[in-house]
Amino acid sequence: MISAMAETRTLEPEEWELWDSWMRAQRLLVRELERGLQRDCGISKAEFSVLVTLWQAPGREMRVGELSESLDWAKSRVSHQLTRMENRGFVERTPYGADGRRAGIGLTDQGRRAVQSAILVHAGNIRRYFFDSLTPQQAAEFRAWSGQMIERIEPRPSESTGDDAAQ
Amino acid sequence: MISAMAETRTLEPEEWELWDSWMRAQRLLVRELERGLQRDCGISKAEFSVLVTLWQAPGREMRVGELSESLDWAKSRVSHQLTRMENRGFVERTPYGADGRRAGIGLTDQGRRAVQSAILVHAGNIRRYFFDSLTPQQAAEFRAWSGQMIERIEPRPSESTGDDAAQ
DNA sequence: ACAAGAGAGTTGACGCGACAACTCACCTGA
DNA sequence: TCAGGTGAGTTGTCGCGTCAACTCTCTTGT
Repeated sequence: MISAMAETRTLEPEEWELWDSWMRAQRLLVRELERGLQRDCGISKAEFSVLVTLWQAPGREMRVGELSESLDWAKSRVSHQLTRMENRGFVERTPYGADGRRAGIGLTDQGRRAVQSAILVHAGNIRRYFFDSLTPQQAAEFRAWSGQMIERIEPRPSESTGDDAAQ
Repeated sequence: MISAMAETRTLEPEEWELWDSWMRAQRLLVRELERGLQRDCGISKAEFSVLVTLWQAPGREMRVGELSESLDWAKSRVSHQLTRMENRGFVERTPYGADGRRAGIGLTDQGRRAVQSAILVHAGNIRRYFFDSLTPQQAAEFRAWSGQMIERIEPRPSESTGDDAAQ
């Protein structure tokens, strides 16, 4: 038992330092984008993701399950989010399909208005904070790393959904 | 007014795609590490951060303000976290300084035990998920990018605190 | 000495996110 | 026909995180 420990060697100081900077930079970037969205558009990152996904859907309407699939969020998370957004007047639950229950979800006028301005603002912020200071070198390495990581943790047979780009 | 729009050009498709993969990879990595901590050690990322910071403190004791400073968390966040951790028995509020109120915060035996195993487990997971698949090329680009981003968003006169590496 | 203020911490409310338990409509099958 | 299962959604609970408001102690000014 004592000899079976080889696998957990603690990190070297320069590894800790890289990990630290990396996580901090990431958090700062995400925080800044979230604040921009909140400040300029009055919506949260989660709200933005839902709005964009619905916006891109044909007919601006989806079923909860499609939304869940498209965002890669658990259904309960989607449901809670929709409840909050319904209360804020961004989306509305609608009857869907001919059968009794199945609820669809659609954008309200307010939701439509919000998402249109938010997309421009958010895209601008992503460009300013992320792409403007990214060298082609870094972009290439990031792309490769992201692919590796996604494949490693969540091996998918097909390609990415694309919608979660919202975040 | 119409002509003042030049700044918000939306992103190119390949930019969206990179942004998407990047964010997804990031989320998956963080989620996996958090789950590992929860599964193997029964503690959350936030709890880990607090435990490690207290552990590294001389005398395993700090004041709330020091903790807040060291973690770069708002004081209210620290306070809420300490309340939860006190309920779980990991830390205890102690009188601090000779004056009336000032509360110090210290590790309990359970907290001490938890942090020791958690550090090993977490370091191992970071190595497995992050460093093992990181090329020296990527490490260099990541280091550079992190520095740029931190400097850009949170320009600090001095160096990093180091403690938040916990996350 | 006493009112005003500044620092340190706490509290409350609320949104986000994960997990587990539940409901409801629809199959399916003996 | 009706018991049981299944898939889609919802709800409850709780931890995390932010913002604003509050308390308490110590300091400062007159």
